[in-house]
Amino acid sequence: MAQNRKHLANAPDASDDPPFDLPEAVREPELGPSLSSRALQGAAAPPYLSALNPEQRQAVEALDGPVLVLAGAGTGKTRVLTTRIAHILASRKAYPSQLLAVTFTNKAAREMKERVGDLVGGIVEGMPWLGTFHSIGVKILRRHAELVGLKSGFTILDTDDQIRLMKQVIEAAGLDKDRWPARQLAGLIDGWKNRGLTPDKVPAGEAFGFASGKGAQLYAAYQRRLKELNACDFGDLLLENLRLFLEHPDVLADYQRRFRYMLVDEYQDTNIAQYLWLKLLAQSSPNLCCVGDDDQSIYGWRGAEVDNILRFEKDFPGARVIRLERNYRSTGHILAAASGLIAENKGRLGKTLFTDGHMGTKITVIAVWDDEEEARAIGDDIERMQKDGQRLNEIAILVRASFQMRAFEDRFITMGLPYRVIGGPRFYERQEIKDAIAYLEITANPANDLKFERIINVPKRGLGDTSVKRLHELARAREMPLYQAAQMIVETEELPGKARHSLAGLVANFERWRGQVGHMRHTELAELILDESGYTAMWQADKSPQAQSRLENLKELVRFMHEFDSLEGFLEHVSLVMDADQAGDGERVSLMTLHAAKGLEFEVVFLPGWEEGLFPHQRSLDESGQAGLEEERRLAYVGLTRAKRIAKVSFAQNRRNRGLYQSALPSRFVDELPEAHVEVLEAKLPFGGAYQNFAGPFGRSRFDDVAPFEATYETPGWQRAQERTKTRARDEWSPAKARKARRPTTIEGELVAASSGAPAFRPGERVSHQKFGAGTVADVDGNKLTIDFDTAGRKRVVDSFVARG
DNA sequence: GTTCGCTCACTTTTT
DNA sequence: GTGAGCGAAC
Repeated sequence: MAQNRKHLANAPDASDDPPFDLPEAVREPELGPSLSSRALQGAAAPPYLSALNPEQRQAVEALDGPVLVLAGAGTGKTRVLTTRIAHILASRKAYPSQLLAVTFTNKAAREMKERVGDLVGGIVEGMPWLGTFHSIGVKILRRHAELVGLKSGFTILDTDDQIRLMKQVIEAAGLDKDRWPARQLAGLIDGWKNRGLTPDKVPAGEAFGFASGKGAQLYAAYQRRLKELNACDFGDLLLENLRLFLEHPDVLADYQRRFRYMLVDEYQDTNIAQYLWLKLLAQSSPNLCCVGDDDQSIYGWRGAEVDNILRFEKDFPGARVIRLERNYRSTGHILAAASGLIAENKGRLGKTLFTDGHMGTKITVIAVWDDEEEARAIGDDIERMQKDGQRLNEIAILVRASFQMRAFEDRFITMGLPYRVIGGPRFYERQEIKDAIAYLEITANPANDLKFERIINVPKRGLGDTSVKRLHELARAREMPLYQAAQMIVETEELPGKARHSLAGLVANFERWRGQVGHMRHTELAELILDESGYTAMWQADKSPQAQSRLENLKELVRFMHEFDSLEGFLEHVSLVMDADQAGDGERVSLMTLHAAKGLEFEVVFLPGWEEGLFPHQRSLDESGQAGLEEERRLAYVGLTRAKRIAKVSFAQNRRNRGLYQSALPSRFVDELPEAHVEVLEAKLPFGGAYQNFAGPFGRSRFDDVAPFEATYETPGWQRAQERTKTRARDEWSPAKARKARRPTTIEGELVAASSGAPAFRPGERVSHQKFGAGTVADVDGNKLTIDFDTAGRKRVVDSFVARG
C-alpha cells in the first residue's frame, strides 16, 4: 500500500485540470510506466487487488467497454467502486480529472471520496467529477450557462421556492389556485423533467390532467419565469444539461473526450433523464461501469426506472455483466429468507446471494395484538438484548411509513430507552434554517426574488399581501428584481406610511449588511443579520415548545458556517447539499423508514407492521398494481438484508391508523418467507399489560364485540402465528377466551401502576423527568401525563418516571 | 394585517 | 389523532 501511495504521489499534479479545450493530442496523458509501476508489475498483484474476491476483482479489472456490476446486498459494492477508481488511477489509464463518478446522494459521494482517499492517498482531491448527478450537472451548467439561456451565477431553487413560483404562474394564467394546487403541478413537472421531457415534448394526454389541458402551457410558463429569474430547479440541472448536449454537439464532444472512465453508483435508481445523460456521454468511448442491484430498486415512485438496469445489455451492446453474490453481511437464514421472498418477483435479472458464514438463527415472525403491543414487545426485546450485551447502536427498527414511528417513540420515552430517528425532517428543510438562509442569500444576492418574498414579512413587520402585490406589479413593470423594486417604492407614496417605513428599514438593513460582506467574518455577519433583523427575537418571544430548539438550530447553522471561508462558499454548498450530518452520539436504537435504511446495516433489525394495506402499502398497489407490489416486495427485501445477525418480523392484528382503530390482515410477504428459515413465535403471556384498551377502568371495551378472528384470519401465516398460542391454551382457542384470560393480568397491571405510590399530579405543576428534565404538567390522563418540557417540548410520559419540582 | 378556528389529508424522499 | 393551510372574523 505504501508503495502504491508513493507511486501515485508521483503522478502528474492531481489538481491540475487539463485545460478544457486543449487538442486531444496535447491532453493525452503520455505516461510511460514509471519506475515504480514497472517494479510493481514484476511483483504480484497490487495489494488493493488481492484483498478482493474473484468476482469483485473481475469487476475492478474490467476497465474497457460497458460493464454492469450487479451487486447484491452486502456484497462489497462500494469496495468495488472505490477500488476500481484506485485501479484506474494506479494503472495510469486516466488522470483523476478524466474520471466521472456519479452517486445519488451527497452522503454517498462523500463516502466514496473518503474511501478512494484511503486507497490512493490525497490524490482524490484531484477528482473534480466525483459527485452527485446534480452537483456535476451544476458544474457543467455553470460553464456553459449562456448556451441554455442562463447566466453563470444562476440560483438553484429549493422545493419551497419552486412551489411559490408555481403558485404565481398558476395565478398569472388566471386559474383558481385552490382548484389547481401548485403542489400537484410541481409533481407533474417534476415527473416530466425526470423523464427528460421539455414542455414541447409532454405527451398531450398527460398534460390534459391538469387545469383542463393547460398543464404543458403552465410548464412552459414556469420555465420562462425560471429563465427570467436566472434560476433552475433540481430537475433542470439535468434537463438543461441534456439540452446543452443535444443543441451543442461540440460541447458534448468535449465532455465525451474528457470522461475516459465513467462510474455510476446505484444504477437501479437512475431516472430517464439521468439515463439519457449517461448515454450521451458514453456514446463515443463507452467505458461506463454501472453498479447497482435491481432487487433494491425502491424509488420508482420518484421517477427511478428499474428498466434502466434491466435493459443495460441492450442499451450498451457488448456489455459485460458481473454478478456479486457472495454476501459478507448476513447469516445464512437471513439471506435465504430474503432470497426466497424476492424470488416471488417476476422482472428480475436474478441473482442468488450466498455466504460462507454461519446459518445463524432463523428470522422470527410474531403476531401481536396492536401497534401499542408491538412497540411494547419490541421495546422489551431490546431491553433484554441490551442486558445480554447487545449494543443499541447496532439495533434498528425499520418501518414502512413514518406514522408508525410514533408508537415506538412513545414507548421508548416511557421506558427511558434511548433512540434516534434517522431521516426525519432534514436540517436545511426546517423553517428557521430556510428563513435564515434566505436572509443570508439576499445579503449576498439581492436579486433572489423568491428568497426575498420568503422573509419580507418574517418576522412580521406589517408587509402583507397587499404590499407584496404592489411590489410585484412594480417589479414586473420595470422588469427588475423585487428587491430593487422595494428600493424604488420606498421613495414613493405607493405604500401606506407604516408599510413604507418598515420596508425602508428592511432595505436599509440589507444595504448595511451587504456593506459588511468581506469586512467582517461571515459567521459574525450571520449572527448580526439574524439579530438585527429581529429574527432571533421572534423565536425568543415565541413560547411554543419548539421555539427553543429552533434557536438551537440557528446556532448550529452558524457553527456549521465556520467550515466555509466565505458567505458565498457557504451558500453555494447549501443550495445543493440539503444535507447536514445529524450529530448522533451515544448508544441509541435507530428508528427509520425502510427507504432510509437502504445502504445501512445492523446486527439486529426489527421489521414491524407487516400487514396488508400498510406493507405492501395499499396506495402502492392501487396506483401501480403489479409493479407497485414488486417494489414493495423489494422494500421488504431491502429491510431483511439490512440485518447481519437477527431479523424479527412482526404484524399487528389491529392498528390505529388515522385516529381509527382497524383490524388488519398479516402481510402476504409474511407467507412468502420460506418456512425453513422462519421461526414463528408466540406473543408472550402474560401480555405485559398489552390489553389496556380492553380492561381499563371502564370494563368492556368497544373492541369486545369485534367478530372472532378465526372468521377473518385464515391465511397460513396467521394460522402459523397462532398455532403455538393455541396449544398453550390447552383449550379450544378463541380470541374472546384469550382476551378474557388475559384480562386479569391487565387489570393487575393497571392496579400495580395505579397503586405504585406515584402521587397524582395536577396540571400546572412543575415537575422533572429523568430524561427530559424540567417541565410543567399540561394534562393528566390516569397515570399518563402530558408535560410541556422546557427544552424537549411536549411529551407524554408515565407518571412513575416523573418527580415533583 | 393578524389571529383564530375549521377543514382536509394522511407512503416512501433526494437533489 | 394531528398538523398544515386557508378563510373569516377581529
